[in-house]
Amino acid sequence: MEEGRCENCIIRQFNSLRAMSKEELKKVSDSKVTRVIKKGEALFDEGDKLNGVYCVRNGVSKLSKLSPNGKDQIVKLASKGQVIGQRSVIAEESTNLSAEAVSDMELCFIPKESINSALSNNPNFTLEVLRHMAHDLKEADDVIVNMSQKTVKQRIAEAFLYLKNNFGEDEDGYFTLTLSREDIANVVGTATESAIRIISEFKKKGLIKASGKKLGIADERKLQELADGF
Amino acid sequence: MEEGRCENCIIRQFNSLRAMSKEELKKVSDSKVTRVIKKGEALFDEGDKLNGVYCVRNGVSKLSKLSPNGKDQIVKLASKGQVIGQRSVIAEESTNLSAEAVSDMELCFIPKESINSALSNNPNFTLEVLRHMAHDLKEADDVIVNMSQKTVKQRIAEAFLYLKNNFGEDEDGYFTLTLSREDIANVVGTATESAIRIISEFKKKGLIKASGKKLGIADERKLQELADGF
DNA sequence: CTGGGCAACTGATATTTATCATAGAATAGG
DNA sequence: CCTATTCTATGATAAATATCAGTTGCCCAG
Repeated sequence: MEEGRCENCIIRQFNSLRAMSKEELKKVSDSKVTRVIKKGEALFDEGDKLNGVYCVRNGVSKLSKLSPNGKDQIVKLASKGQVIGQRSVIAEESTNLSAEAVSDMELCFIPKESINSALSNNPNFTLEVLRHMAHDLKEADDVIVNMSQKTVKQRIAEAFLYLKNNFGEDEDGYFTLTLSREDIANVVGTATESAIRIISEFKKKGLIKASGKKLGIADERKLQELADGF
Repeated sequence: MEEGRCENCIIRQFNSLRAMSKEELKKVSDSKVTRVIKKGEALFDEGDKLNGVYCVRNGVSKLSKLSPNGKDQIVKLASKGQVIGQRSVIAEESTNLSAEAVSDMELCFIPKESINSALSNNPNFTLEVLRHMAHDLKEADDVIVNMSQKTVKQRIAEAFLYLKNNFGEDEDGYFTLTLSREDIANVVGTATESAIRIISEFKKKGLIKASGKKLGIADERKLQELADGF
C-alpha cells in the first residue's frame, strides 16, 4: 500500500504543500512520522516549542487558548487536509495555542527542517503559504467582528452552520462531527449553561434537531437569518 | 532634500520592506506616490479592490469593518512604519476593511506590481513578509480570546495600555494619539455610552486621567491588574 | 446489574451591557 | 462672537448573559 507517501497523499488536496516540488515532497515524506491520537488526547500545549507541523489526515483537532479567567477559547477546528502549527514554525515562536483531538485522529508530523528548507529554496511554495496566510488573516478579522458585535444566539446559530458546512452531515442530517455542549460554548465564547439553554431553545423552535449527543440543522434558512440578525 | 527616496526612508524601520534589495527599493521608490490625508478622510472602503499598498509615513489610520448590525468594529490601528493593504494585494481579494485617518496622515502608495514582482523574485522578501504575517495571525488569536472572554471593563483597560505602548505619551503623560470615545468603543466592541461610563468610572477611581479630549494613564499597575482580571 | 462520575439540563438570581432619552460641553464655521 | 452640530455625559430601564445550585439521565467499569 502506498498511502504512506506524501506524493500520493498530500499533493492535491492539501493547501500549501501542493506547491512543493516532487523532490521536496519526497524529502518530506521520508522525514515525516505518522501519529495516531485518541479523542481527548493532547497534541501539544500552549507555550510548547514545536519542532515541526502536523498535517491532519483524519479526525478533528481543536486549537484553543486558555483565557486569564480560566476558560478555554476554541480558536479553530482543524480537520483533514489542514496543517497545524505552521505559524509557530514560520515565526519561530512558541505556540500560543494548545491542540487536542475532538475525535480519533491520524496525522503526519513533518519536522520543521523540511518546511524551512522548502521555504528558503522554493519561492512558489513560500508564496503559496503566504497567500494562504493572508486569507486566514482576513478570516480572523471576520471572527473578531462576529465575536464583538454579535449576540451569543447569533454566534451559536453561526457555529451550527459552520459545523455543517465544514464537517458535513450524515444521511439523517446530523453533523459528522459531534461536539460537547461545553466545546460549543468554548467555540462561541460563552458559558456552558448559556449554550445549553440556547440550544434547547433552538430545538424547541424547530431550528435544529438533537438526538442523544448528535446535533443537526432542521431549518437552515431560519437559522441563517438568525445568524445574520433578524 | 532626499527624504522622498525609499532607500533613505523605509529601509530600516519598516517591517518587511527592509528585506528588499537596493534595486527593488529603487523601483519602489520610483513608482510610489506620496499622499496626504486629512483626519477623518477615507483611504479606502470595504470591498474596494486595492491596486497597491500604503506605507504609513506619519499619522494613524483605523482599519474597521462594518458589522451586520450597523456598527463599526475597529480591527487595527496602523501607524508610522506599518503597511496597509498587503493582505488584499497578496491574496488577490478585495479588502474586507475600510481605512480612515484618525489623525492627519502622510503615506506612500506603492503599486501592487512593485510588490508582486519583489514577491516572485526575492525569496528573502517573501519569507520576511510571511514571518510578519504569521506573527500577525498569532496576535489575531489573542484579540479573539480577549474579545470573547474578557469583560468590557477589562477590554477598555487593555485599550488604554495599548494606546500608551503603541503610540506613546507626551511629557504630561497624555496619549500622543487622541481617539474619540466612539472610536474607543469601536475598538473594544461596545456601545459608545458604555465606553463613556467606564472611562468616567476609571477616572473617578484614579486609574486614568482626562483633560479635554486628551486621555492618559494615571495608575498603570492597577490598570494592568484590572485588564488581567483582578 | 449497579453505583459513581460526568454531561446535559433547569431554575433562581445577580451582574453586565445595551438602549433610549435627555442635557450640558466643546467646537467649527460663518 | 454666535449658532449649529457633534461629542461627552448621565439617568432610567430593558435585555442579555453569567453564576450558583441543584436535578436528571446516561454510560461505563467493576
